Amino acid sequence: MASRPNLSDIARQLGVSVATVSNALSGKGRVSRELGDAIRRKAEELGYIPSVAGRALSTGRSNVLGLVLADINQPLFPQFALNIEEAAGELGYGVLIGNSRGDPQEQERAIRRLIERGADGIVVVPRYDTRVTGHRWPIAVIDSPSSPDNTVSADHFNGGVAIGRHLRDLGHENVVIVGLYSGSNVQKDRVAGIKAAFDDRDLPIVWIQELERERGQNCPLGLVDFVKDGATAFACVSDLHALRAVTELQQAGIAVPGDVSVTGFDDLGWAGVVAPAITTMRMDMKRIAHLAIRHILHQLDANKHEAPEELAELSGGVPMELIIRQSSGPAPRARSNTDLAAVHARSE
Amino acid sequence: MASRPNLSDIARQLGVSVATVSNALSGKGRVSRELGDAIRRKAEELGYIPSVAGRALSTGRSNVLGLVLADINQPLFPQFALNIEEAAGELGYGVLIGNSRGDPQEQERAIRRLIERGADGIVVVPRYDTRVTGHRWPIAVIDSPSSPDNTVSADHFNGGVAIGRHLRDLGHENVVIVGLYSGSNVQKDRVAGIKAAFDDRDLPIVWIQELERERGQNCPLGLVDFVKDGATAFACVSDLHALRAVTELQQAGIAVPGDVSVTGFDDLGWAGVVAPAITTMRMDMKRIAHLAIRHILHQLDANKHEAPEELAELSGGVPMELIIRQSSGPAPRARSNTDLAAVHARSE
DNA sequence: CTGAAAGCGCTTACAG
DNA sequence: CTGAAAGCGCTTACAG
Repeated sequence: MASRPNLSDIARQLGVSVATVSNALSGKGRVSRELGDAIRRKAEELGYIPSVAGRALSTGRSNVLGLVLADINQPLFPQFALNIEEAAGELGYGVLIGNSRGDPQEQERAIRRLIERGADGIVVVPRYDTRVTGHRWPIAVIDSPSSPDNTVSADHFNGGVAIGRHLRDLGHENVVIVGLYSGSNVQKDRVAGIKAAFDDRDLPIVWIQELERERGQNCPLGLVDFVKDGATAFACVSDLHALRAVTELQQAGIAVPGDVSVTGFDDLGWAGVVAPAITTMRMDMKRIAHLAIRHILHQLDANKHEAPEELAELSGGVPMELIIRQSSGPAPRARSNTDLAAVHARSE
Repeated sequence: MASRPNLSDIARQLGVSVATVSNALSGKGRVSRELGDAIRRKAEELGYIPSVAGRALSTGRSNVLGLVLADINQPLFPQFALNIEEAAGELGYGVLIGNSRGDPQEQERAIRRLIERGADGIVVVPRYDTRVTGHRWPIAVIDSPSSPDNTVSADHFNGGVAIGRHLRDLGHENVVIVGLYSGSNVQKDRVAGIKAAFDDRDLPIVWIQELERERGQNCPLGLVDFVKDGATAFACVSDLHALRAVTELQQAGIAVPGDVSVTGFDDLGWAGVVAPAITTMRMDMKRIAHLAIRHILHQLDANKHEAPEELAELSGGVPMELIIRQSSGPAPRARSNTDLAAVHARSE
């Protein structure tokens, strides 16, 4: 009894059976009010903490969920981790982390490892263009509504529409889209949304990954050329690209948003802090995390946790929120030649 | 046997005892080569996976460690999480995440929750100016060598020295330090290091938190004024501040590094991608993570895991690495009045 | 309402 | 080298 007190300790001190103590503490089998109170009081007094191992062994449930994150380059990593942890915690679950290092095979291995470690279910934020399937285990996939295995996600398409409209309302017509990789469902949906806001016009797109394959890691994106050709806005599919765009333009002497507007996606931590602060779309992480967790719990025992009905309503994804900041402003009036000359001059 | 096979299944199929199977699989009690091989083969064949709950209950060890991260604003969150997870995984441990939401009380609660969840030990990356003490449980604290409860950390002081030297070597003498909060041990050490590189001269410091308390969240840092007064470099204590500085300066028409150099700390994900890419100091996360984990395992059973002797050698912290990129360059020759006038003009 | 008993899957002395 | 037995802490039918 020097170490953690257990059910037997409580039972012994009270002269009752372990079963009764267990029942009283769990509130399951019926126990008289007085005895129940006495037991609870004693448990409190002894600082009783149930042994997760004991419970796990007898129930077959660990009360732990696994979270598999794609990799360090997923800029929303902390947001996912924290929100999933919080949502799980509220429902009595702990969260074990796994990491796929951006490798599809590792992703599978990570899932398996977590299952072997006893996770009752897994939340996975998958790597682009990878499928999470064939595990006969409760899983929730957070990706894009258009992804085949998707469980919950933000409504990236309409997020794109919203940001596209925002730019259009500001008078921008010559918009360039900037994305990382066309194989990402999330990015595809965002891009499609942005285009939709422009009547599905065929806006030019810069795919960074392609560009870097040609010109090398972290190469300039060559955005200044687009500006010279009349572009007045860059709609980026992530704040990360927006940041890259803003700095590249600023470095070339092009004012944001004076000469050109830039928008991002995700409202990453620093998006509101840089100069100019970045206009972006934010997803409702808290809600997404809750839905994912509840979806798993429902698979775990359908009668205790009803299916999150919202999930059905949300087949298009959880709405995103437009955050307007300084990086987007009115389109400059149709540029005169002198304006363009000025841009040329400054960027030499 | 429809579900996961267990030791009994293996034992029964082979007509041996569970104890022997356990011994064979763990390699502890001695078992004849042939029997051992047969058992291992059968285990493999059945796809045997040990039950963590069963093992935990009988050994009193969960083989899980807890990781408490300060909050979402800790920009190294993903790095810590991934590296700790990896280091723990290599030694057979899983990692449960906890989150202190930047609140000292929550930090304590998070630690306790993880212990209650059965974590064998805890790694904590504490919030500024908070102590992690009084838990009679294996703990490793990753902070700054000068922190009272510190276990492992980067050598922030000498990191500061290195970056200070770098600037000085480039000819910068009018250097302004930019930090968030003087209460942070990490930041204090970095600042002290930078100053040391300048013979402990009393370099001006901008503490962002103070500034924001006066002027409001995300206010401009007013760096242009320093430039007008002759500053040629800003040594920032985090890449985050460096980014803020770079964009603020660029927005004001001040060229980085042409007019002014800017350096950061931590080599955050985007530091190499913005324009100009940010010169920074990187910590050896992998090594730090390993040391922290091994320190915990040593506390857990000293005879199985020897104390990481390196820990003693590293009382000053794990060396940091200087990453030179484009945001730092030679100090402009002593500025003429016309230069200053130009800066004035551009920043109006 | 209360309790005796079995069992979850493993490990660990201890005998043989 | 191998195995019978006890025990880790809890939960869950089942009796009483």
